[in-house]
Amino acid sequence: MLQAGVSPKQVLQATALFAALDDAELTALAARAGIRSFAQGEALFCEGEPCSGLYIVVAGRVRIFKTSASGREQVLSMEGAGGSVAELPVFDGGTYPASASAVQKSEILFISRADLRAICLEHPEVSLKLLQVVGARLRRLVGIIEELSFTTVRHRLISLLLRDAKAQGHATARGTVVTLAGSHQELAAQIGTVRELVSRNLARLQAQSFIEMNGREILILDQGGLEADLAEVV
Amino acid sequence: MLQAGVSPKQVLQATALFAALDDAELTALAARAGIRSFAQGEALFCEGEPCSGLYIVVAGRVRIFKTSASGREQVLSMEGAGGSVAELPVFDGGTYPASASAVQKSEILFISRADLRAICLEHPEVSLKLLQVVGARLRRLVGIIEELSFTTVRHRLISLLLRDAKAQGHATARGTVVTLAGSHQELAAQIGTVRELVSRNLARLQAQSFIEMNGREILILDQGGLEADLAEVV
DNA sequence: GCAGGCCAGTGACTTATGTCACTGCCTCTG
DNA sequence: CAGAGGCAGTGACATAAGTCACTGGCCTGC
Repeated sequence: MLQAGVSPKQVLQATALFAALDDAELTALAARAGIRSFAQGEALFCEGEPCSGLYIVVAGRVRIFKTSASGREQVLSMEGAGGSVAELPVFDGGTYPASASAVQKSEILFISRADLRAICLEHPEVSLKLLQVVGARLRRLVGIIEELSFTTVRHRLISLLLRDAKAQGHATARGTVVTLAGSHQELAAQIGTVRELVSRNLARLQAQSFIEMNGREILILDQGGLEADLAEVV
Repeated sequence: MLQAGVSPKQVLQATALFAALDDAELTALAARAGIRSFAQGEALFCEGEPCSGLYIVVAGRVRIFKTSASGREQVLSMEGAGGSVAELPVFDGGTYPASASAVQKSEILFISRADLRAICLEHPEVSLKLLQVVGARLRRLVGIIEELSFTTVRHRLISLLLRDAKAQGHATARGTVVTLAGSHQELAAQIGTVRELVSRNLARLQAQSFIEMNGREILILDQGGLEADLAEVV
């Protein structure tokens, strides 16, 4: 994992995108990349702005999201250290299709469009890496579409819990414990619904003895039961 | 527009992806590309299969879609002549994230993963083009997510009508006439809902004098009214 | 300590969405 | 020409989703 305090060059090297570059190239790239700190909640960019370059998360956490006319938000992606943001709009010259903001205080590296294009032309492997990273993003978006189109809020909430449990939960005698990443409001944005439904569905899962809540700590009592619930064909 | 009967090389040249290649390169690529005809409804590939290469639509029409456990479908993209399918999974080595099938009888060119990678390494501009094409696809997916997450079936249906009207409708004295691309079932898959709701919502739009239906021909009487309907904040 | 903010929980609704069942209309085919 | 099959239209529901309004807890900063 990347640590705050390392040099931009080290950061670049630890990134899937630029790991293939040799030392001199990394140095050259790092020299042209700017690093900036963003406060919690601060916007990196907003939907509709012309796209100026690629962002790489050095430390912290960034979320990419859409906002509706009525103010609801839908999260498209969360990027932690080593993740990149806006790899794509850089290449089609259009505007950002969504907004991005720092969830926590974050250190972000910035590479301008022109620099990135130059690197891609000089080092074709970088393009291939980029396509690979973008492939993963595309898969995630397709997954979101699938969930929104075919499943219920309950289903999406369970998916999120199980995913989080796998990613950052730790096992205890009674089951896996997960700490919710944010407020119910934030969870709602991640699964495409509203605060109230998150609250109600969590309460229902607890009533059904699938989970046990204690503030933002969630104890998963019956992981098998939750998985079975997902498999049910509605 | 591309026509059936042209040579693979001409097809490749007319594609955004490979327009940058010179004559010799196109010839080499065309030699290695296979062309195949697909019957109406025939599958190009199915979700979950290992990804073997890139498809380019020479003639006809291909749709990319997800299928739910209960059999519902959600269309992710429709590609006509000159469009490419599966540009991305080619690069991350994974399986196809969705299925693709021919809507009409279609001629499809196929380029293997290995060939495509080789071309990208030799001609970095191809990678950039590819990234650009993929950028457009990403934008479309984000648009679908936005619509699914924030809007109603009615809204999505109106959007689709207006989009179709702009793309292929022709003006008459009373308004623009659009011919529906497929059955209500098909429309439903494109906007992420079921047949019945398409039917009901169309009937309602007609009752409100926004449109007039005559079989699969739809006459848009009040385009401004429809646009205003979209703008309403629910 | 207290006021103000942010967050969570919930009851009471309204509405959108999806399901089931059945009808009628084409068109194609044997 | 009859029968089959695909498509569209609709009534009757069941239920998921979202909205509004209000409550109470907890933390924070004055």
